[in-house]
Amino acid sequence: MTPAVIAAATLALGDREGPGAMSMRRIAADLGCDPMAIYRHFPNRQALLDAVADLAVQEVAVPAGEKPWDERVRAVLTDVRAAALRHPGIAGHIASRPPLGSAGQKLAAVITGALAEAGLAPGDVLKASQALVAYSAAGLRMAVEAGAPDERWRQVNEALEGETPVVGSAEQFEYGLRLLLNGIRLEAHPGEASRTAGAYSGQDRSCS
Amino acid sequence: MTPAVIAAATLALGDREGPGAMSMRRIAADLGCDPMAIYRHFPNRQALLDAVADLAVQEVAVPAGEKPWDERVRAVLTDVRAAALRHPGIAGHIASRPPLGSAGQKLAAVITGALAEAGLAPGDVLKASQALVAYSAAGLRMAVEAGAPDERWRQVNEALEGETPVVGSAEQFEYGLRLLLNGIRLEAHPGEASRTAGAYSGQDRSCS
DNA sequence: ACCTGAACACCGTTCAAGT
DNA sequence: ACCTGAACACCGTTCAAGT
Repeated sequence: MTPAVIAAATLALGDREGPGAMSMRRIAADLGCDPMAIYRHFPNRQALLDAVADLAVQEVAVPAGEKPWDERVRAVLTDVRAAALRHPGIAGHIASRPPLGSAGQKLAAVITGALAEAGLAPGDVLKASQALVAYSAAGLRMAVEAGAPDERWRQVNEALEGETPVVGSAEQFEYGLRLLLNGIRLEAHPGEASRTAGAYSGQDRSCS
Repeated sequence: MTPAVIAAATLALGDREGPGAMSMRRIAADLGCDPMAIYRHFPNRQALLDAVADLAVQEVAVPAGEKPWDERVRAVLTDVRAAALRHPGIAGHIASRPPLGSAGQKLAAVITGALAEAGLAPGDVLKASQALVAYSAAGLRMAVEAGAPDERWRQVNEALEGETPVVGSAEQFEYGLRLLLNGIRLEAHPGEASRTAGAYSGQDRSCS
């Protein structure tokens, strides 16, 4: 019984039984121990879930440094999203607070490094990176909740148009990400028209 | 005892005692009734909180149609954020799910109308508006949680720089919002350099 | 000193019993 | 038919009692 063993078992339990199984009592039952035994390795439930989240985030590969800065940012954020969605038990927690364990910090450094390389003013790098992280967290949250699709959003979509663009979809997520990256490009090099806009997005939308 | 009375009392209770007071039992005690009495007016706790959220959002004024589209979007989103932060009991719920009661739908229509006016392709209007709403929700969540400041973020800030830009701050929020609006501008009129970038942001950051 | 599990102070919601 | 409150099936965490 080490923190790593507990975290790994909790991740697996969440994969099998979903977020409803992530209670101290259910986790302890799964481990075959008393709920209080967990408190000997983690100060509280939140700390345990942080460790589990970092475990999921460890699956994300650090993109190669030769790639262009925007592709690196896009890769990290879409990969974190995909990794979180592979682990339904912990996805909601990842969406709620940015995972800043060792794996999370490594990825955060990739983003700030890429933004500095993009030509953003030093004082803006952290603000832009937090904007990207915030947007990604919200996009993930929408995807998580789309599992139980929201009646109210359906009504709004219906009121506006027939063809629903699916609220928490990957396409929706990447669209907003491109808006942010375009905005960052403009911030870094005002006046220059963005020649690469959309170059790395999955779909070509120039003829919609 | 009508739904409106219950929602108003719950909003006031949350203003006074914070999110911890927003349980069916505490709300009922505040109203001087049995917890079950509330279920006669709302199907469940979530529906009640949705009504309370809409009450808070009703405080946001619909911006004048003569204003430029980006200023209208900026006004709505910063005003919703401010309204939510004036009501600590319900702010977390507003951050978790976009309020789509009658007041929320009215504001959502302002945003989609503004984006259509901006020149965005019809198919992109809803995607961009969802990106804006998602970002705003995440920014609000960070502000709410910044009330109990996050030790982990403090470490990251410290590791990167000395001068902490405050995670959930209004300045941070507006910066990300400008990135998104700039991205939308570029999406609507590719090739045109954005001459109005930052024109409506609170601070002039051209000489940092 | 270490570990356990009973207990505390809560939840949202159901449902049977009262009026 | 309407309303109440006891009860159900949970929570995270504390803490006293055991080993």
